[in-house]
Parts: sequence; structure tokens; C-alpha cells
Amino acid sequence: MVEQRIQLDLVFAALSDSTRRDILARVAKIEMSIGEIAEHYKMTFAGIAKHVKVLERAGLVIKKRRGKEQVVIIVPSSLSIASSHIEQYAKMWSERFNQLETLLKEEK
Amino acid sequence: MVEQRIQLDLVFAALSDSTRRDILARVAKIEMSIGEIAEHYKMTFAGIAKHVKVLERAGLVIKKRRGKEQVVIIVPSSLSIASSHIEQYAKMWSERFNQLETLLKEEK
DNA sequence: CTATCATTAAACTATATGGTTGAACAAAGG
DNA sequence: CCTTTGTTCAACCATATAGTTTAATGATAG
Repeated sequence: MVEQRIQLDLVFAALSDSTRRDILARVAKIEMSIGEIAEHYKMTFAGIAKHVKVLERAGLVIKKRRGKEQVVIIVPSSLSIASSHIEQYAKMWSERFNQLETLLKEEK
Repeated sequence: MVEQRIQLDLVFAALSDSTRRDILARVAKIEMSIGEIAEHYKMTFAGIAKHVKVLERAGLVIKKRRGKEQVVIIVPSSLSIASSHIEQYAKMWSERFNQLETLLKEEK
């Protein structure tokens, strides 16, 4: 329970950086080694490796050794937790939506 | 375009703290003043006010003055941006899902 | 075994964040 | 106007983060 809240912290924090979201989008399409990922950015290899580590700690990707390379692979489950969490807000706010509209009109 | 990416950074960063997610869940149900919100936490009033400001900067809530209180109200649109963004990953990974399953089995 | 390629780890700097306290500002009520 | 209540702002501290460079480890090819 508490663990899952921490996990969610890590997932959202990982997604809060556009470089990491970009990396995630890449490996969602094609699995890539860290070196291959790094080629697409101005940042140093070590910098990219750190970003990948953040994604890994959040459980968004895993690494699998293939020869001497380390291949980065996306993990669906953790992202779906984040997604469903956001949907919970969606439910709650939809109940309040009309109320909100009125208030925003008042503003003008 | 670039602005939206920055906005998304702010939205995910705002959601990466469990206190802020908790506040968001509260105001999604019932609009509350900052003081009312603060009553539910051990943190100081100013601490909560800062968290609310983070949510506000991300566009997740707005404040509306009601008498001498400042009422915090959730804003649907920004959250839906985040949600749809996550769904984009969902689409991409679903294409790769079978491929992934195989790899995870190999692991064992 | 050695040389090489891919990755990880460590040490460091700069900046951002979460939290505090205390002072200043704003609106309402006497 | 003065006081009270609710909020904001500024200064400060501790810790976390993003990035760098350099050294160390792992795996493969010869």
C-alpha cells in the first residue's frame, strides 16, 4: 500500500522530464541499447545512462543483457498504474464539472 | 508546442508528490480553502500553501477568492493532457507487448 | 590473457525542491 | 480605525536532482 504510493511518486517523477519521456517513447517503439539511445542526444553517455536508471527505478523499463550491450525495454504495468490513477481524478472532477464551469464564467 | 512540453513537465512533477496528489483528490471532491486543506496535514500552513502553488503553476487547480478565503478548485483540462500523453505510450507498448512477454519468459 | 567496447559507479558542481519560521498584506467585523 | 483571520512572501536549511568528468567493471573477440 505505502509501497505503491512511493512507486507512483517515482513514476510521475520519472515522467516529469521531457528527455526521459522522449527516451520512453523511443523504447516503446523499438528496444534499444543505452548507447543507441545516447546517440540521439547532445548529453553525455553517462547522463543518458542516469536517465535510464531513473526510468528503471520507477519500473517503467527493464534492462536485458544481449551480448555486451544492455538493451532497454519498456514495462507496461507501471505506466498503467499511473494512467488509472489519473483516471480516478477524472471521475471525481467530472462530477464537479458543471459547478466549475459556472465559476469560470463568473470570473469574466 | 514547446510550451506544452514544459507544461507537461510541471504537471507530472506536481503529481510526483503524494501530499499534492492527496490535496488534488480532496479538491476534486469538494472545493476547499487553503486553510481547510491544511487542517488535514501535520505540515505547516505555509508548507501546504506552497504545495497548492505547485499545483496552480501546473495548471491543475485555480484559486478563487470567496470573502477573505481563497478557494482551491480543480481544473480538468491539464490533467487530461497528462492522461492522453500516457495513453500514447499505451498504444506504442501494446504493439510491442507480445515481444516483451517472450523476453520476460526467457529471463526465468 | 589482453585489448576493446559497453556500461556502471564515484566524485563533484550547480540548481531545484520540500520544509521551516517570521514578517507583510488583504479582507471583514467590531 | 484597529483587530482578527486567511493568505502570501522572503529568507533560510537540508536534501535531491541533472549534469559533468574520470575511474572501474563486464563481456566479447582475437
